[in-house]
Amino acid sequence: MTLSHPKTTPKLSKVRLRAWLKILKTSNLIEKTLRERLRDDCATTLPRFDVLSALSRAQKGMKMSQLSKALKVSNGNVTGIVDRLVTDGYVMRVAVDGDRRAHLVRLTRKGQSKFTDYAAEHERWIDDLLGDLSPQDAESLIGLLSAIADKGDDS
Amino acid sequence: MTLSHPKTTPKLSKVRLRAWLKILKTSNLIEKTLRERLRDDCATTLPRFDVLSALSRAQKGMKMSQLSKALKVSNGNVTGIVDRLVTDGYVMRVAVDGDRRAHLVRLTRKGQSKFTDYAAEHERWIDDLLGDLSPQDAESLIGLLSAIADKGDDS
DNA sequence: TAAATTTACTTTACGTTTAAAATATTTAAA
DNA sequence: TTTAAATATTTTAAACGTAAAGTAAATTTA
Repeated sequence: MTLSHPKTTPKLSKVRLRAWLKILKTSNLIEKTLRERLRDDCATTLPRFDVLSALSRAQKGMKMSQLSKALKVSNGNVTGIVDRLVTDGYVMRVAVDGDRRAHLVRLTRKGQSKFTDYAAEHERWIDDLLGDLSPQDAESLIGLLSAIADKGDDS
Repeated sequence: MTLSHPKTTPKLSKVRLRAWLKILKTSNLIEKTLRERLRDDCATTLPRFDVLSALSRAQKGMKMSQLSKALKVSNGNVTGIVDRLVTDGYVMRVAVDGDRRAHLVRLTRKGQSKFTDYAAEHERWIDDLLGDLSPQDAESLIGLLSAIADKGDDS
């Protein structure tokens, strides 16, 4: 833990750049691991998991635009992901009465069941990946990261 | 500080999950901002920037496989990005004597000049985005993130 | 030397992502 | 009511991204 003296710090902005690169690296490492495990253990992908996850919290289903906003991806992107999930029988599109433009996307029973399995695994993986972080460390980390970006909505 | 006992730990894994989501969110926010600014201010993309950045540190050029390893992306992916950079006149492929399979990818004068501009902007953006983080905070953050992933190579 | 293997790279197939254009429907305005 | 505008979504084009197959050249091995 003995770090170099502040004196030797090359430049003030350099340490921030290093911090950013570390954030990126860590995030990519975890994300990559999750993608691999989803692929190998669950035969699915992260975007699909994210869609199922959002839908699992919405019993009545979600409109495409809601999904798009919740996942912070474009409308067209959601279209493709949902299309494939429909093909695989994990979700269904249900007509909305009173508005023939929109559809509600909802988990099928199969999708619900699958996601339950996935989610349990997912939580284990995270716990595994962040296992070296004490709860206090985790809180500190969250605090520091909050200093960077506080424009978000969900926790 | 007083947390629930290790025995009943509904919360224990939750705080790690929250930490992960925060890392992801922060990383995505910064990355998204960088992509936007590269697009709007520099008419380029992050992958292209990353390739130029790697090449700027290698006067003699880099082989495709070296680029692939340095950027942690697939070989085929590098092929496409370099193809486009060649088309735009930012980089060139130079034959390697003694090995007709390989090529060295090198910045053109135009590419070098462009990247110099980009890099200066990039550093300003990072400093802007992480400006709320004191050097000490940045060091703490790096330390905490190191607890998660320590299999990396660069600092 | 000839065959097998390894290395360097490209190509292909497919999924994900965005921005922008297109389509259809609903709502508001004239 | 007809027109204009807003809304919800899909489609399209282009850039990434991977994995896997293909090609060509270099190296090893028999």
